Amino acid sequence: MTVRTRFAPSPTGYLHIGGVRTALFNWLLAKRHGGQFILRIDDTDQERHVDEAVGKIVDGFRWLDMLWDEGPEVGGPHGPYYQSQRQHLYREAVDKLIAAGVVYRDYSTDAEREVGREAAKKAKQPYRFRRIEYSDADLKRFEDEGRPFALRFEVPTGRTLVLNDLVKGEVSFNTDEIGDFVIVRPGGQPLYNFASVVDDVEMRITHVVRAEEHLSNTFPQLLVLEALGATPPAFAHVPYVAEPGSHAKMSKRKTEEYEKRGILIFLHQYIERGYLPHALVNYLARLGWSFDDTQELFTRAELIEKFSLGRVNSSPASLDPDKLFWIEGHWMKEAPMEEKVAGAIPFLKAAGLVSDPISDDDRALLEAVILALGDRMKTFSDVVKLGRFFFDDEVAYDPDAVKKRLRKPGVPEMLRELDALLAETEPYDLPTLEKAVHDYAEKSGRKMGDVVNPLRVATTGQGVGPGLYDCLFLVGRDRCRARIAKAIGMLEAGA
RNA sequence: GGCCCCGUCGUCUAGUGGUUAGGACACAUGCCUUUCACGCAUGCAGCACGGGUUCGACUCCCGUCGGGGUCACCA
Repeated sequence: MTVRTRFAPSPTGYLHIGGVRTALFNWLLAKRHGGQFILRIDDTDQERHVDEAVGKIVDGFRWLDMLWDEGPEVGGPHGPYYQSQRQHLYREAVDKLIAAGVVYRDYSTDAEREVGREAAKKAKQPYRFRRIEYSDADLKRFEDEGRPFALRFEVPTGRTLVLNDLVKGEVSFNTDEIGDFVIVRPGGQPLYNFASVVDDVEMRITHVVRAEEHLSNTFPQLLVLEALGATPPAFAHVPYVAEPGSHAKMSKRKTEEYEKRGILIFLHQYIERGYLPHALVNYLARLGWSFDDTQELFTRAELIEKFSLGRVNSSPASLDPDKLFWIEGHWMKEAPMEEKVAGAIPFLKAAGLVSDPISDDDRALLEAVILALGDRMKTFSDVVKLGRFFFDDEVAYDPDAVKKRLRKPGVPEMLRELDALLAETEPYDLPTLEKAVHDYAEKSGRKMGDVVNPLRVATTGQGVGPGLYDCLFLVGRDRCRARIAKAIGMLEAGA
């Protein structure tokens, strides 16, 4: 039997990082066994902007390079892949359940149920709906007056249900704890616990891997599965993702607070910051899963080869931005030039530093800058953050660097001498520049650091960055000399 | 509140009765070095608590505490 997994987001907001991890586990499991990963849109609620939201979701998956074998835009033999378009299947399943005698018409009103809930609350007991017995006459009257009714599943009491969860292990649940639940609303809308089961069966899903908040929901679903006469899929409930440095669950309500603390919880935020797709995938795979006691870095192929649900932890894991960043740095180092160039261009364009489309000259400069930046480039956006001065003729001086390296006695005089040096360096290339600066330091009796650092700040505006000679060369003789002049002017005006 | 899940360094984790409790990120220090980054070396730091079971518990059992979920005509 081929393994079939699915990820079924509701098209409401953006993709949450925890959801991405759940999807990744599903994807890895399917790929590990040469099976299929299915994307299904749980839109029973019929939100307004479904198309737009689905577009963002599929873009996200494409960015992650987690392609789905069946689902929106690609179709498949078990479509449609939108719950809102599968009404006929739910109708069929409802008929089956009616024939099996496990569902009934519930004519209760909001007010009636509210009374029950209040009573339960007062008695400090959990509220559980049980079938209200009506006389035949009442039933006939309700029917005649067309009173709306919901379809409820009649839960058999006194049974113990056992689930062998692939992550949590054996979990038992008594059906006395489950109230009769609605499977279809009066308006005909099927509800999650029912629709999702019907879809999983029809789509031949073999492994349901989802967030642990669904663990309790699994038991009513098991009842539906049984009544449908279907073989239940295997279940695996993965723990939630907690906030950095704590075990508190991440909450959508705290989005603003996270924003302030610099915690990224939505996929699009990582895309916007210039993260490498595979770095995120590697990090998320290791969040709650491990292969052994040492390996942290995995290629995509290794992940697929080594993933297993048995090694998914049963306790929550908290997001660690520092570790993600470390993994990001590793994979960025490994990334081929071509990928770095392609990844950086959008950020340069957005900053207005290159034209759209990028010119051949700028592309060549970009490659040289990426080479010079080396492993200082951690994310694609770093090209702008650390290398702006290569592309922009204007230079902005970092006040701290100026204070530390330029506002020192004798610096303007030295900069004049260095300007003269650059003017006559011939040819203006790396080895010649390096020799010239070395000779200058020696002749003037200065330490290299006392020459190099002020010169770096004067020509780049920054105290940190690539090697000085790379900077001097790539910025070019004319721009270097203009910047030195500007720095001297600034120092003399400020002194 | 009932029921269910979970609890090893700050964080991610290894560990299934006998280990100096291992690795990684972060942090600290040193080395390398023109800055930063990389790299290398060293260090700091953990079995939530209390009872059992056992010759012996991080590992098994019970309880407490803490975190989470669920108890919807949401997903």
